[in-house]
Amino acid sequence: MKTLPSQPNLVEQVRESVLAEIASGKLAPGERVVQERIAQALGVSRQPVQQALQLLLSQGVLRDAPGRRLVIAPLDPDHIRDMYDMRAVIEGLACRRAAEANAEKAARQGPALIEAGRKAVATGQVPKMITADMRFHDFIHTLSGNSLIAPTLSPHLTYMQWVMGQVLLRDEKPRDVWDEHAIILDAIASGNGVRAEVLAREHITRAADFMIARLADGSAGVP
Amino acid sequence: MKTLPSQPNLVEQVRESVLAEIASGKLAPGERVVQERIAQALGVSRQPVQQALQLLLSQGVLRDAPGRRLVIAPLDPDHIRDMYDMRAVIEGLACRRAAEANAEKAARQGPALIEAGRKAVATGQVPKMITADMRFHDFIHTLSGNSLIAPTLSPHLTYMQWVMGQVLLRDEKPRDVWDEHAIILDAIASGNGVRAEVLAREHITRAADFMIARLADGSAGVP
DNA sequence: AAACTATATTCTGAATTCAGAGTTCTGAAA
DNA sequence: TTTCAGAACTCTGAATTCAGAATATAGTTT
Repeated sequence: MKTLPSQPNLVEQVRESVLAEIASGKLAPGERVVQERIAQALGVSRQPVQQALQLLLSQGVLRDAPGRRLVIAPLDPDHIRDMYDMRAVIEGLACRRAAEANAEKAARQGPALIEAGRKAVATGQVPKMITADMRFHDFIHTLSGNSLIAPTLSPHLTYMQWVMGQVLLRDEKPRDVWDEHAIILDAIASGNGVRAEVLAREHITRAADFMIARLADGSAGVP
Repeated sequence: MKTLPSQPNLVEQVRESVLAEIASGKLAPGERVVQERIAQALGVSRQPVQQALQLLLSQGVLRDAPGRRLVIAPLDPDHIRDMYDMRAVIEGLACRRAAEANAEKAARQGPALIEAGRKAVATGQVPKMITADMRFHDFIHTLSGNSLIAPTLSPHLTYMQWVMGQVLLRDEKPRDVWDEHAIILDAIASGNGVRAEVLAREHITRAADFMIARLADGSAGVP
């Protein structure tokens, strides 16, 4: 018998909603966030909203602004670069530990995810591609056995989904990342932690360059 | 003219207080945390307390317990190892970027911090040692230019201060880390990013081994 | 017309209140 | 004595209310 997961409280639901609004572009970077508005829009009191915003603030999705205001953190290229830098080393760690601790499991369950990813690309549907990508990386985070990786990355991943969405939406021929994923998985499955780490870092760095270049072309985000 | 820092709100003050209680050992790992108690002890309402606890929960300092309770997160060796793993790669990143972006500044301002650290060790006072250590690393985080490093690390640093405190308190001859710090600073100041990264990772890993070994001796924390 | 003061409005942080989940205590039945 | 039902209590999540900060607006003076 497992302890059944207590239904998410209001705070968590509000947090998700706000994040979704940001990801979908309804709330633009730099825009001001007002507790009352959100509370009314979601039909709850300001109390859970305030807590959710506090949380998002601590995770860097929101920023303090003059006059005790909160604004959506601007999505400038520097910030994106910082996020990817951070992610590169953390994913590297995850892959190394995964190779050291769960090589067999990776060999057993990994290929299915790769397959699913390739299928998603074939459909051409952006949300499916993003989901498949996230699922693959999440799988590795689990394999790593380090319980801090997922929560540390989670605020950044939210953002990255947005960035990926923006890029993929305007890109008729998305870069196929699944060859790289397959190679990384190989390294993990063969227990080669050092190699897996190097590959993962290169993979993320490449993705960052790609994203930033694409965003620079279209000049998305806010000046 | 600089924007003067708005005075910390109650939530932040409560968070600090609770953290201090944990660090000082007044609140032991595994112990239950009750909003009302804290609120009364600090002379505030439950509202800011609830927010502060929510924050600490998201940072891993508290854990959910059966029956919508919160408890101080147990400080098991696995968790400590995970934290230090994470920190090792992030500090590595910080040092690499610092070397690439701010070598001269490191050369100019770093030596003073090393000096201060050595003085702190000489006094034999644990809190001073911890502060000096934190200040050195914080300096590097700033030099790195990556604005995400400090916030990402901050929840872990809180914990580490506690761990360091526990270890140093019972250790009559604390390990002198300042030789290692000096070497790392050299690498940064000479602009050798790769070397700085490697050194930093080794430094943190060594610290982790030390801490875990010491804690195993004394069997601190909770079974 | 420009500038400065006073008032009104908006919004946030914090206190208080309310409703309900979960636990502990008590006593009766097996 | 053990076990179970139910009352009493404790604590949390969320709504509501209150007080004060910051900004915008109106009005007055020069």
